[in-house]
Amino acid sequence: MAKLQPVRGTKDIWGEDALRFNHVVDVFRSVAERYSFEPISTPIFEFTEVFSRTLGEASDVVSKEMYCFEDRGGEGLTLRPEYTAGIARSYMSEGMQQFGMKKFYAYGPMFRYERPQKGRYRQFHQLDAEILGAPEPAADIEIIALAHQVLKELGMVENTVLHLNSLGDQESRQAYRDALVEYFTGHKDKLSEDSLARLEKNPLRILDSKDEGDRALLPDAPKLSYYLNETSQAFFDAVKQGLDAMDITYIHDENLVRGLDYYCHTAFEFITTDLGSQGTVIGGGRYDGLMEQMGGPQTAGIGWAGGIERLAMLLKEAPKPPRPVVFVPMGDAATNKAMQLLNMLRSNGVVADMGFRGNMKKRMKRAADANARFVAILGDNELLKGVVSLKDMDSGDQQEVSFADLLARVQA
RNA sequence: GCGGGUGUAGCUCAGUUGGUUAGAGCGCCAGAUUGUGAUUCUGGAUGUCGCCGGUUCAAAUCCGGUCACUCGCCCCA
Repeated sequence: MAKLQPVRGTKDIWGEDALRFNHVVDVFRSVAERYSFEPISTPIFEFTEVFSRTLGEASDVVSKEMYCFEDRGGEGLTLRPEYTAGIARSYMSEGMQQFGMKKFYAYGPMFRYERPQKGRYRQFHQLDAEILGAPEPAADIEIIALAHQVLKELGMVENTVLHLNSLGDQESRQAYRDALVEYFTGHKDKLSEDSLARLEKNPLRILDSKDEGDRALLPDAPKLSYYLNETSQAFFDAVKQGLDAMDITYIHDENLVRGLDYYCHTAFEFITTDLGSQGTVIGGGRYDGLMEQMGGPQTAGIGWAGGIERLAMLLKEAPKPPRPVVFVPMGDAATNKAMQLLNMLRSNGVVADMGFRGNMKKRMKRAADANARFVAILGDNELLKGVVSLKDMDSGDQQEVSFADLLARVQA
């Protein structure tokens, strides 16, 4: 262990970061529940095959970013690098086919061995939403609408742009892939080193290369939309019409492709320019072939994941913690009475607190630092009269309030 | 995995061509003010100058390595 440092790419979340983090999760839960998504939580580790079979052996995530380990029983396990595969596995393990469609929301930590950067960590956290067992474009529309609403309630739709594309079904995608490989193979000499590797592994990715030489080849490259067969085109049209009807704006980004093998048809990302090269804040798409690849029956699915740390950073300001009523007791008898009153207020839903040490001046200062709404001063004088001296910290006014009236007074 | 930048007190940072006890502001603690959060004043604490090694009479300063963060690439949320 090197010093008292957190492991590379991990971080402690506390103070303002924690308030931001919780706010993102709270908003997400609230919106997801209104959309009638139900909660799910799956294990943080799975058998390695759950990820390796579905994400694609050649994908970067599987080939070099997973935290794999063998447990004491010799099982090959992996810390989840994403949520979808685990939820899909759960759908089949639990026999949820009997319910037909399921709408789930979840959140939690993910693990990827990558080079850390701002907005990119080795342990990071995602919001996740999935609709399983629904092949209809209405599911695509709903899942995107959910993401849009979350961003809206977080106050950041203005800072993000929805990029939308269709990868088509298996047939369309294969036809396009072949055309693309043929085109780029004819221009091998002009391709960047990275893109030469992509040509073998994942030719679609050449489309979003940032290399200038690569980009120069794009205008004449075959267009994905041209290769969509009739069903794929009709599906995509239905999705676009649904979004239009909901006034959700998007740009059709023909170069948007996704790195994981299981995607088909709809692919989308909400992108911001405020986070440098980690601009994707929510990304997702349809994965009708995933559960089959895992060894289950053919089952449609669509979902997205959002990076909680990234969303938290985009939050314009940190949410404020609630303002407490703070007790300042003088002496042991007063302290005991104060604890009783504290308990009474807290039981009635009032945020209340009491410092443990210091003279009155110190306690007043701490109360002010804690952004107290009221300070309840309780000394021998007050104790005899059955009152607290309640100080309004905004106006500075102070008056005696009987123990019986305290609750009503601070709730007003 | 590749290329660039940075690392000095809790925080933001200064630190001259290497030179002797390493500084400021903010914050923190104590007191002026033994029942009151501002301001002011007075006093105080805190650094293995990221870490290890090298050069030198002498290193926060120069060199090498290493760790962490950061920007771009890759990839992705």
